Amino acid sequence: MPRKQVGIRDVAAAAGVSVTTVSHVLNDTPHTRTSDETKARVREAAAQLGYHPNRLARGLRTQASGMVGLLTEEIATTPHAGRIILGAQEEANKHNLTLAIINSRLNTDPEVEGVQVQAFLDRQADGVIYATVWHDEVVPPDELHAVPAVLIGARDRDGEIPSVVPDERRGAASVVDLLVRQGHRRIAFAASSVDVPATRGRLRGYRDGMLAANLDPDEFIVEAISEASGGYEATMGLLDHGRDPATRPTAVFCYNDRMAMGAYRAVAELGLTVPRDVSVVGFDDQDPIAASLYPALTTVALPHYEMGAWAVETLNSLIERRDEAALLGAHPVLLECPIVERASVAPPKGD
Amino acid sequence: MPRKQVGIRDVAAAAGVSVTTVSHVLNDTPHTRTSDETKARVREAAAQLGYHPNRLARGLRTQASGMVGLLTEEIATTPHAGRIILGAQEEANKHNLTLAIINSRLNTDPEVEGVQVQAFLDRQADGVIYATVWHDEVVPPDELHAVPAVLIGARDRDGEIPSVVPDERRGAASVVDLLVRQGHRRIAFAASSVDVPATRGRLRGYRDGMLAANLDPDEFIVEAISEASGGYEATMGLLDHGRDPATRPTAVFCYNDRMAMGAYRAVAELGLTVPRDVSVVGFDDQDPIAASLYPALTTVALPHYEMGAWAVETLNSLIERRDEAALLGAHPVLLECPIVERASVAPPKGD
DNA sequence: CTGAAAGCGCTTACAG
DNA sequence: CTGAAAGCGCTTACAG
Repeated sequence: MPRKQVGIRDVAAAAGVSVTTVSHVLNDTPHTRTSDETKARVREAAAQLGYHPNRLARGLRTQASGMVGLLTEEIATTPHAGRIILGAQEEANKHNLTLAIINSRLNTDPEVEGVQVQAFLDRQADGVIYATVWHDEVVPPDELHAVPAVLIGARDRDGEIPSVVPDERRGAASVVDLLVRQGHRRIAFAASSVDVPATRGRLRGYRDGMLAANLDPDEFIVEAISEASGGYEATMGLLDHGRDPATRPTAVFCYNDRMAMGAYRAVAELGLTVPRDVSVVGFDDQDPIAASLYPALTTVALPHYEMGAWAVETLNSLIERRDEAALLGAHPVLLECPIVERASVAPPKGD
Repeated sequence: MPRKQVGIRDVAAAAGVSVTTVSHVLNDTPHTRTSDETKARVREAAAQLGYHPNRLARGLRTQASGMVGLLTEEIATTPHAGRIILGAQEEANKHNLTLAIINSRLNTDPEVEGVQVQAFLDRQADGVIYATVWHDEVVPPDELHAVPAVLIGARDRDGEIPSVVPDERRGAASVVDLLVRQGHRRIAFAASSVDVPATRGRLRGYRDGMLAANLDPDEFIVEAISEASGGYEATMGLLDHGRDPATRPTAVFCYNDRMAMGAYRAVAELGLTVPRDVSVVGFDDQDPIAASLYPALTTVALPHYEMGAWAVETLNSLIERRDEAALLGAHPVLLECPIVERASVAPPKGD
């Protein structure tokens, strides 16, 4: 497999011009005049030979690799982290940037992340994206300050690096609003017992929504582990235990889709039906649960794709003009978590 | 953010030696003698200055970028494609290779893929991985023949490019074997109605297993769409319809986990219990279904991580010595699909 | 309108 | 044991 590499010199020779001219016409270099005839000859020769400029050589010369790095923390265990990659990749494509990826496993030596960022710097990455999960704020490796950088999923503690996070609070509030508009008043929230930002944001949003509707924000909150089993137990506690159907919740908003999966099972075991007897809403729009449940689950989607795209778009503007970074660093940009309406919500019966 | 780039010349100056010597000691160049004292001085100077070689420059000179490209087809819609990336990335790390990623959406202009491979070639990728789903065999873009390459998920029609696929047939056969060893004889298969390689492989494996146990391989096959709703209908058809409990299946092996999810619902609606009354097995080990169902689903895992790792490992050996490729091209390498035993299988009752 | 030449930061024969 | 120099394939002042 000999890589017979056609170079700019070959094109110049074939077109009977200098490499300077070839470079100018192929790059449309501004402030440069070349006769149309010459241009045509160069372009034809390039096409003929199947010439593709060597990006390594160009990068070395221009001090811009045209590559951005994405460092992800435990993509393995994050459902849908793939969508962050997809968003980043498609946006990178638009700017003619290549996306390189490294992911780091949790609980590795903390200085490992510095080494990984350095790997991008060694390749002259024009910028790097650091995507985390679970964290409120983060202290990125020092190396990140050597290059345009952007955070996904957490705020930079020092407020220097621009960041983007999902607006879980507003997403949760909008669920309550949806339920209220359908006529629900006794809306329960099955909260997560794990103390991560999402836990707090969604709970706050629930309370915002209840308060906005003049409903008691605390009466129907129950806490459980954020898995199907927790959703089952929470829902059982909410609906069973001799609760009067006239006072028990008519809707259960679950911290996440896995809990909603357990809620469905509890509802079925009690001989009730979703959404006729009780509406259920999840959070995450986690494939394939949300669409596979019966009835299909109304839930809230996380803007993974959008965060990935935002990250490279922002990075690109930082790269092009290196000011304005300061404007963005202090507060994370919040991206909307839209409700995905499916079939698990209906007006409360008999009200 | 000035990138004050420490270069090899700075190290040479600081150590009082030539750049040649710096290069030799930092790279441990073979057949080269340098006094230990000089080596120490060079290493110290490099560490002191925080010197990291510019990989672009090195790549330009050595004609090896140290980067491999992964082109994935619709990673977006493939659950767990993230694990392919993870496997590839971690293996790349071991070989000091960087992984770049491009993914292509389905139904795009077919020549787009050639352009995407070319993007890797422009960056002098040392090799490229083409990861597809759904296909039996594939005709990769011509560009792929210009460089060491490897396929994931499909066979190269021309038998030139090494490939790796999951051994779904053996995985399915091993499920039947497991069930038989538990005492089941009436084992149903809820097959998929979509004609993709996985459909055929799993069905064949089921029949292999039945035949090996001297059971009728055709009696209990029913076909449905490969979603929860299809699993529900298939299971209803299998267990209901006035079937005598003494002749109906005691186990339902589903084409995938989503169908198994529907099977659970059918079993519950019939007033039966998994696994006491009927055992259920899935395929895919699709997160988060398999572990979130109650009882947790026994299923078969796909070797996504392993295929990713195999791909870069194979690529690496092709890169290092460019022979042996021919040996691998003709037939795809089959990777094991291991059973993940959870709680949905038990011996048939009363048998 | 076009081209000769320097230089990006390395590695690597080659010479001493 | 160490170093001067060429060259990887480009881009870009600069000169004409």
